[in-house]
Amino acid sequence: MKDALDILRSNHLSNTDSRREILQVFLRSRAALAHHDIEKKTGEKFDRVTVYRTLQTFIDKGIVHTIPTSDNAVKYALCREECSEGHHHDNHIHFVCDSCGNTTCLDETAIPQIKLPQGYRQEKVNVIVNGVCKTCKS
Amino acid sequence: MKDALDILRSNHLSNTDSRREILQVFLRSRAALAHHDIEKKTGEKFDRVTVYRTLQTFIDKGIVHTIPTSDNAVKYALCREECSEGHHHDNHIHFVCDSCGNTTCLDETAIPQIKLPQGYRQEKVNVIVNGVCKTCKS
DNA sequence: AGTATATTTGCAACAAAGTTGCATTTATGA
DNA sequence: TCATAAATGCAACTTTGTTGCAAATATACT
Repeated sequence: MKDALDILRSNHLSNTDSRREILQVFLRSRAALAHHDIEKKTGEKFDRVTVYRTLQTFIDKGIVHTIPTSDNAVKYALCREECSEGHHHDNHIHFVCDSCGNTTCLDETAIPQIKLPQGYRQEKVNVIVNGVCKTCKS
Repeated sequence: MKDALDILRSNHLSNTDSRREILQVFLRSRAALAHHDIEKKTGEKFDRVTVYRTLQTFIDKGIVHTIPTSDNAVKYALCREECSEGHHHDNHIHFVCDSCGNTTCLDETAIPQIKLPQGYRQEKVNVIVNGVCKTCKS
């Protein structure tokens, strides 16, 4: 498993406190995180603006990806697969547990083929499943 | 095609200016609408609070459904199928055109079966496809 | 039609989320 | 160690969403 420093280095990003600690928060968390969660989990040590900018940098570099949720709260998660600058391969489904509220990437579960009507070009597919997760169900 | 009044009546909602005109905006628009769009398309005639409350009422009644998008801007669209109070059947995929920015419901395109890992219970599935729409491509 | 009543609206005030410009600080490479 | 480019923090602001309450309005009833 890569650590925060590896990730920063391989993406040609300078090693700053905020980047390192925010990455560590992601590495430690199984669930996707909202901006708010990140602020809290870093002990509100960093300015809100810094967190926004750091997240944007990570997205640009393909280190994290965003997950749309129906309650208008975008969450962020580490890209596990091969993502590169400008191009995300977050080709897995996202699961939102209505019981514990956690959003997780189900990396193992592939996105099924979607057959669009004639004339549409498909670029990217997001699948969000709501339900009850393994932990809450048992 | 039902008109605004029919919809209000069959959902036991009183016929007020805001409800009628907001419904008309939906009926006239092929694309899904953000809160902001609705304010604009009604000529900023109604208070922001009224628009929020009206949309919430429509969601509760199953008249509109929300569509999550990756840029943190929830959009609203009329439910074309059989939706009822508390239960939405928005079992179709949503298409976001990266060229014109429009979000549309592809009512004809069903959501494929998703096979979740053992232990997960599936309640609701949202599929959002990004790409280029028919109009923009041609 | 006129009126009572419950519902709906608009306002004000607020809270939360996100953005921008700029001065200061920090990381990095020479 | 130092110069420089990059990143951060602050302040001020915009946008988005919420709540309580008084005024306005839709509906049902006489």
